[in-house]
Amino acid sequence: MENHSSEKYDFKAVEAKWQQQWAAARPYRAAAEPGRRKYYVLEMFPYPSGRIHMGHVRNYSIGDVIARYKRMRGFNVMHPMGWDAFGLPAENAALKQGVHPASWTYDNIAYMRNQLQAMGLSYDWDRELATCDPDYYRWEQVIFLRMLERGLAYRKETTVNWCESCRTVLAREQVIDGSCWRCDQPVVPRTMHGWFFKITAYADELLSDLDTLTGWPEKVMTMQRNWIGRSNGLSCDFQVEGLDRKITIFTTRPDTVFGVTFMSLAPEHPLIDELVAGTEYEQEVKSFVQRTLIEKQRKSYDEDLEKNGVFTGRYCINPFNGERVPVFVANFVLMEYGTGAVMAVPAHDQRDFEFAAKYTLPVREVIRPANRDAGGELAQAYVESGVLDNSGPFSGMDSESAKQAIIDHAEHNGFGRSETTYRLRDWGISRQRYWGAPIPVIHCDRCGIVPVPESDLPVVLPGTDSPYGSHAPLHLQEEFIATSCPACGGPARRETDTMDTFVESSWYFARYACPDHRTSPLDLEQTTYWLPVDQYIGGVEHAILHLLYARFFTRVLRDLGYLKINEPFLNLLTQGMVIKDGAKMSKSKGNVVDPNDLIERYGADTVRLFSLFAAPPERDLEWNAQGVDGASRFLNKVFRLVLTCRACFSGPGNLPDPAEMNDAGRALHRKTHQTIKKVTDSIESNFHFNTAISAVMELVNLAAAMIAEGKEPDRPVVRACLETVLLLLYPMVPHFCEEMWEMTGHDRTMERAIWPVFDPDGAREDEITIIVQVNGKVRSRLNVAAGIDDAALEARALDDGKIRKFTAGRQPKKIIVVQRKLVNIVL
RNA sequence: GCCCGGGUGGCGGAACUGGUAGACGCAAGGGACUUAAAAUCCCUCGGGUGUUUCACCUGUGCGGGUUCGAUUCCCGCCCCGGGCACCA
Repeated sequence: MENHSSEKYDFKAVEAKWQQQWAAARPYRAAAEPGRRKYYVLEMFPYPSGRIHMGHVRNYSIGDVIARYKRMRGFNVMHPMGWDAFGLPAENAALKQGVHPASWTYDNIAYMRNQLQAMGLSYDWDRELATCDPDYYRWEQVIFLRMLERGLAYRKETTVNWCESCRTVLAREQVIDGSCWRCDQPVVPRTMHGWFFKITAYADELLSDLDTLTGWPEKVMTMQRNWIGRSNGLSCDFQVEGLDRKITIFTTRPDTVFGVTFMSLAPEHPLIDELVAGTEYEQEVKSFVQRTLIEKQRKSYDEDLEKNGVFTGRYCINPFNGERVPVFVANFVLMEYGTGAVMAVPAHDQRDFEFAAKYTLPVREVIRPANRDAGGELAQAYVESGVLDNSGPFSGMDSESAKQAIIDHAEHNGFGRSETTYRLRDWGISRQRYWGAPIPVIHCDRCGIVPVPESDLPVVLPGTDSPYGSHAPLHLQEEFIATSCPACGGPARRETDTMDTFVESSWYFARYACPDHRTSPLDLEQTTYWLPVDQYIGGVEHAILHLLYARFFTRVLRDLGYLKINEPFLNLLTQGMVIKDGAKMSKSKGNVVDPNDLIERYGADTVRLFSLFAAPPERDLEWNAQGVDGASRFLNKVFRLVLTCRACFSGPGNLPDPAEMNDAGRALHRKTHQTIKKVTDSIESNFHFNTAISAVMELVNLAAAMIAEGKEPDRPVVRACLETVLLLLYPMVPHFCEEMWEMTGHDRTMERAIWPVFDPDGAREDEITIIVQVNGKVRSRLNVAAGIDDAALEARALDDGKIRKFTAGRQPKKIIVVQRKLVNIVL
């Protein structure tokens, strides 16, 4: 065999060659084939910010391995790619660099598409879409109109989260610690009109169907559960004394209703004015409300506000015991949750307890810990459940049964009802910006809000046809605004809000199934074949926002008749961040690694290999420049091994029966099949490519060592071993494997190659190592025939010289034999 | 405060269902080849002790427990990361 120790694999020429071939032949185009198993693998599509970063490299490498692997397993794989192309950075770049958001975006897309192609990713580029394309967002406008018809889209005036620096409204989930999720500037409340999607109509389903998502990380489901925040309880009316008004409260603790000693209203509560109008309390209450509202705006999100309140001069009646309790306005009561009014039970709620202490209000205990009698004075609220006391007919019941009994009682008497509330609120989608999908409605003074007729869609963003077109926010573009009313023909004004960009990403995965469909948003035949996404891959930072919106949209599209599925993503893989020197890569920290430089220096295969090898996908990946050298070394090692063993590929290919193989051949054959099993299991169970790669490395190390030591395993075994290596590595380093495959005389490319088949007989060891313990400590090892029986094994262990030293003639109390593993002698 | 993750060599990480802790890779040290370098190959590599081709002790955040045997299971803590945070 020749010496190839100094030859190097020419990644540059090889990668260019195969990429050209893929671009010309488009082997990764997918077409629905009814009756054939499909597999839809999708990575979260990128925002075209300019260039790809290491997070993308990692995300797409993982997705590509899965796509190629599933193809080798015989699936009809769809693996599309596109662009989440609307958004504020385009507008900011436009202002800064004087280019139009559209041309900035499309330039970036062109550049980044090249970068992705240079990574050798097996996308079906025929399905590529960009959400800023009118051919995409026109269908979004259609969906919007359908939602409007069904009351799933509506307009209202509310207090919204306003980001002054982005000059737009944010949804609640887009406010992180009181700041904008995008620009990190503080968010302020502001009252204005806006469009909403009625996600709360699906709250129940979104919550309960989480249980069907067996392929999702528990962590993500917990986050969604908390975000939806369903609570069951009692909604109950308290009559206001001396006024024909009721205050409705919501509580999850109806069992404490006999402990109510006062009532708290949110400062925004609509009844306050009426309660105090014309009374001596009016002045004080109104100024309190005003001060509190201002304070609330100023308050930073992490600080705990001191509890404050003011008496309204009014009392209301607890319908359960007829007691009159004073009504307060309190700064800690939220208008946004429940009814904006809470019954205060200081003995069993810590906030009420603190409030009562401050204003010396009575505290009445009505819940006793199950195993304890009444104690002394409470130092803090007792919030656990227990046994009811001082609760009229309910005294003596335990909390759980009392809750139901009290709800029943309220329902029977007509002053209360069982109710479920949610923390989740409707999704505010209005953005007061330019670079987004226009909301397709018209405001007419006579007719009100009129939908744009479907035949007039798309409502196209103005100014995109020229690099000099205006990209001012739409409310500043008079030419766009002025129109006529589709209903009465009179002069009217277009809606100037654009949609939140999360709307586009809420349904793009479905559009990939039919990107050219021209008569409706989705082609039912195609979506029924391809959806749901079998494997979705992306960063955990989208655990709530994007993934919840997409689940909501899927249900809306289902109810509109466009889809037949409930859940969009069957399996979800949330990959960790790429970090360097212990911190997330960022320009400000100066620790960014540019994928371009790496691909230039090492080639795409090496970069892919290292990003898969350095950590399992769900964990953060510490970028290590020297580790990349290691990945490169490994590929070169395989390259040299293949060169050295080239002759094996020209001889006969049929494997002899293992009994006919020489010792080295049998050992290599065994290791080959053990590796097939290890790699297959690693991919199938949890996509742990790091252990898959290390298994292949072990096999390569063994083969190389055998060759170097002149052991000459049977040639067909060497050939099968190397072919296996190439097949196992192909999903991770496709250019390299294709080249080696061709070099070793295969006339068909690997695109249709079949994943190696594991042979348990071939993998079976005929001699195994058994450890021998004395009192649980390893004292010796035995090489024995794999089929040895327990008695013989025990005898061999006791007879072992090292073991005899420890037993020293003593009679063992007990001997434990574990098949194929160990013997433990207990003295 | 509450709810999830996670803590293993100098580093990234392995370890099936309770059964050899540290696979694989990186770094480091030593050596071979070479005029030299690169490339490549070989050896050592958790800590400690000793009579040092070998043997023993110790070791998976800390303290207990269950077990013949615990990185793995149970109880109680500590630290790190993430999410939520007056949600009645």
